[in-house]
Amino acid sequence: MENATPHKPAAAGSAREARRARLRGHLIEAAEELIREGGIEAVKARDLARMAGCSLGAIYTVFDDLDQQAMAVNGRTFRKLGAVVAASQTGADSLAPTERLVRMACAYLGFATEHNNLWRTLFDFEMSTEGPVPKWYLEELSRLFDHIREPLREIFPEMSEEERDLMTRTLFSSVHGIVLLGLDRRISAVPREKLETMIRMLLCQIGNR
Amino acid sequence: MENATPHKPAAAGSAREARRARLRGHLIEAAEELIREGGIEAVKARDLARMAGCSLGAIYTVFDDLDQQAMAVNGRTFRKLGAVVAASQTGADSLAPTERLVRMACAYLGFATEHNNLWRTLFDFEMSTEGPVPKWYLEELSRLFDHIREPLREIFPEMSEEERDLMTRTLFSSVHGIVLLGLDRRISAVPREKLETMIRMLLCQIGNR
DNA sequence: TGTACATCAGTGAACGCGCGTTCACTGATGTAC
DNA sequence: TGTACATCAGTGAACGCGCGTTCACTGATGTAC
Repeated sequence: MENATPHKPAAAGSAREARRARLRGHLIEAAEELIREGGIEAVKARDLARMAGCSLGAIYTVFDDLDQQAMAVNGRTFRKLGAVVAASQTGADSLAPTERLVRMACAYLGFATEHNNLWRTLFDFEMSTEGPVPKWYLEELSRLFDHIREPLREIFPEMSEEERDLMTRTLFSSVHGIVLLGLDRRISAVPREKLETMIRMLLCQIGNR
Repeated sequence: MENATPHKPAAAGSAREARRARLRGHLIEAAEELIREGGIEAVKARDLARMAGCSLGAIYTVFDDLDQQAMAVNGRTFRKLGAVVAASQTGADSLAPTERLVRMACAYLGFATEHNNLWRTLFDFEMSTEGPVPKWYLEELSRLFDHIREPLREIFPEMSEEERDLMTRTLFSSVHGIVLLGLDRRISAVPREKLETMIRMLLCQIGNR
């Protein structure tokens, strides 16, 4: 409960605060590493403690439970993903809107390839845990959507806001699906450059009407 | 090992065979029910035994382990899904190829809606279990792809086989993504009819070039 | 058909493991005077 | 600055639960003669 607020309200004792924050950081770092290597299933309390250089019990002085900690990693991952997608648009103002969408989608593909387990956990997690999705999660998602909406405004100027909203979701979900199934070597075995071709196929059909 | 072959080779003792087959059937039925209600995570040996009316140990006279049993359920699910998608095409010969794709996709959406957990397990599973995906799984998947390929032949007559193959995967993955994220109330909350609109948006853009 | 024996499906108590979480305790850090 | 006391971060052994799988045993089914 106290853990829900990132910092204790205590006025004095900032050394304690700092230690606490450092421990928290180490634990999130450790959790990220474990998820990166083996997915959410690989996050075990004893490994976290060992990697963060603390005892088993110390984890519970910083987080209420392991789920909360995994959620903290998801927060980081989402911010990184957002940054990568945003970066794909720098200096792209002069490009055709379709091309901007392609860059965005390829950035998404790149992120999912490079941080596969972290990226999967972003979507795995909200299925496994009960209760509502945290606000920041939905906000981060709609920030991703915002990037897509803009080029769509150029491609479909006649659409209503609501229609464009649906189109945004449609494109995001489509690209997500292509990346999700495409990166699964067990059922797809489509090489990376073919995936880019697939993304292009999809988005160019949309753009060149 | 012996369990891998569906029937024992024994010439005589067909009553034993029959009992065995019946037990197997009951167990698969039970597993399907459990997955339907609570997803793959809800499949517990003790529940299976209770529901199938046998003892705990009996399970292991029919299946090597619970994973093998879940895989058997996936086999059934895949066949049902295939049938539903195929059924969406009966009497659709006269329709435009785009419209045929839409029907197929809506049939897919319908199946995923109605049998949500069974459908999710189809794709969850191959991530959780080690080892290669069984042949029949990939065959069933490519049978689904075959349905898509045909309308595409009409829409893109100039494409090479390989390109059309990629386009097939692209469309399947896209629709899969729309359904996957769309049916997740936690992050999407898009009502059913909006999902159909999204599918139409996607496929009509593809068709009306 | 009947008897003796062999085979095998089916039983369920018990094993064993993994693992999240707790809690009585300790030692360090801060506060009061 | 120094002493006495209070607070709290951090410890790790132990708890407790869930659950897949095994195995010595039993009773039913089939076979041989």
